[in-house]
Amino acid sequence: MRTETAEPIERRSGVALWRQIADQIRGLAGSGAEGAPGRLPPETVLAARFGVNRHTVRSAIAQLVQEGVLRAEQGRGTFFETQPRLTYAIATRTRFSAGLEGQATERRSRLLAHATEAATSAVAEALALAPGARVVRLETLGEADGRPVSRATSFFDAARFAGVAERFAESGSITVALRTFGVGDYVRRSTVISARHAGSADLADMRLSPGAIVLVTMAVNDGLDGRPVQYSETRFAADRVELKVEAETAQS
Amino acid sequence: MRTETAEPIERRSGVALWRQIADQIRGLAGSGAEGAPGRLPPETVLAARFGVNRHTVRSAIAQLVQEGVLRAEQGRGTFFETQPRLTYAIATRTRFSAGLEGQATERRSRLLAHATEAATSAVAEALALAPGARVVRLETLGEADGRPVSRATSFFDAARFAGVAERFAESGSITVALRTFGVGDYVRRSTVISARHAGSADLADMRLSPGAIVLVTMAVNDGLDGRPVQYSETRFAADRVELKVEAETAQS
DNA sequence: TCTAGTTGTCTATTGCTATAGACGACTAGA
DNA sequence: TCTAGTCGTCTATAGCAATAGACAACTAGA
Repeated sequence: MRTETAEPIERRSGVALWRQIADQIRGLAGSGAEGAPGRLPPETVLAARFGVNRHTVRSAIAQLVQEGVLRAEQGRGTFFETQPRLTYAIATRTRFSAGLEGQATERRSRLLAHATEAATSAVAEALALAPGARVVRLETLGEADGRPVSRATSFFDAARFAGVAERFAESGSITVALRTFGVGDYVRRSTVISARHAGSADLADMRLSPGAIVLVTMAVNDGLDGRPVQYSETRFAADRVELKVEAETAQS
Repeated sequence: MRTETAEPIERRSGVALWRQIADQIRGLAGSGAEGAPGRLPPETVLAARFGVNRHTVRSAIAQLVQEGVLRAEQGRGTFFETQPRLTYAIATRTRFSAGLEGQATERRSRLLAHATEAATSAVAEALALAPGARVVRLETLGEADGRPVSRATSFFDAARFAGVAERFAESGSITVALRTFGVGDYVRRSTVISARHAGSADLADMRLSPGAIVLVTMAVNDGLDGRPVQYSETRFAADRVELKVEAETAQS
């Protein structure tokens, strides 16, 4: 691996040195594309490279071992547990599960919670409903090969899609659940992408470490009649996922 | 403003409490959409809400004052310096400068550095060049209303676009510079989006504080003949910018 | 079997982080 | 003018973060 690309460490920045080092090493792990992603340089070498004490490097490694990113073996060295970053495709006609085709052997979406409640103004506007209309909210967790990668909050018009939560829970697929309501297909109208530190709930659900970054997509899906069907905010673990926006060759 | 949405603070996480609080308040500032974005609650109230000492809150506020996010007035209160988050559109036929139309009165792109060098394997592949072919690398800084918002590294085939750096420096526009090479128009073929902590160079160039998050887009632009023209990696300051992917109505 | 290289553990010390309490300085409204 | 509310400054203390040095435990190869 090429670890010569060590970023300088910021002192007195409010972020502990061991955490900055851990973040850098974790970034290397996810980026793939190294020559030999197997082995981390010895602790003494890393300490010299980062300009810190060996114990500080050890704190960083200890954190990453607990996260499952590294595996330390006494006398031999410290090694990456290879978990390459997934690429998630975002395109007009992309289904949720289709985004990971061929990259993960097992792709699952699990319902964590659901509720029927009054729409906030933002949600009502996105779904073109009257202010305060009732909507179904779905909290779901996306997993690839048993590893949590995304956490979504979705909203549906409660009048039109009563019971969508139960049907999603059965099938594990939004597409299948919507089909039972006569929505044969839907397209992604617009997606706004931002990034922030993960909140405490996402931290727990996706088993992230404090300070982790999430990519946030806010999307509206329209049915083929042009009416909005679903509004969702999805948080992706940024160290496990990247998003890909493809140019579309033509309107099919 | 609605500050009831206070995330719990993580202790012993390697991130100082004052920094976690600062990050949350900064996030509120950028999100816009508050009732009255003007005033921050009193320090004593914030301390109680976050469950920390008032001095810890003061450390967070001091940091944000230095960043220009807040302004503290003795006896009166602490106020947001309103700087709403920009929305940057990503679509097949979007020009760089067009993404911010109507949101910033002044939009500039500045050349920081340029070099002609051998292409790395990733760059050569993206531009469909022979391995080791020579490419022009442009380091540019994007500013909106004098505020740095993005930092890009772009690559062009050196054989085809010799002198592109100078022409970009004159015009401040990639589109104009490419037109002088007979590339009338170009389209975005694919964009991969990820997020990470800002590196030290980006930190300095965009005047970010340590630990800041950047949205990273890696894009390939094709000329109308289908040949790749430009490969670029752009880092956007995540607390100042969000990205928007629009569905395209038809192929024009 | 020996040795070099590597990770694991221990003790001690220094400085930043966070807490706690008190009081001063300033503003706005009664 | 007074008072409540708010930000600014000071002192003191406990705990984590980081440094420093030493040595034990383990692995792989000579």
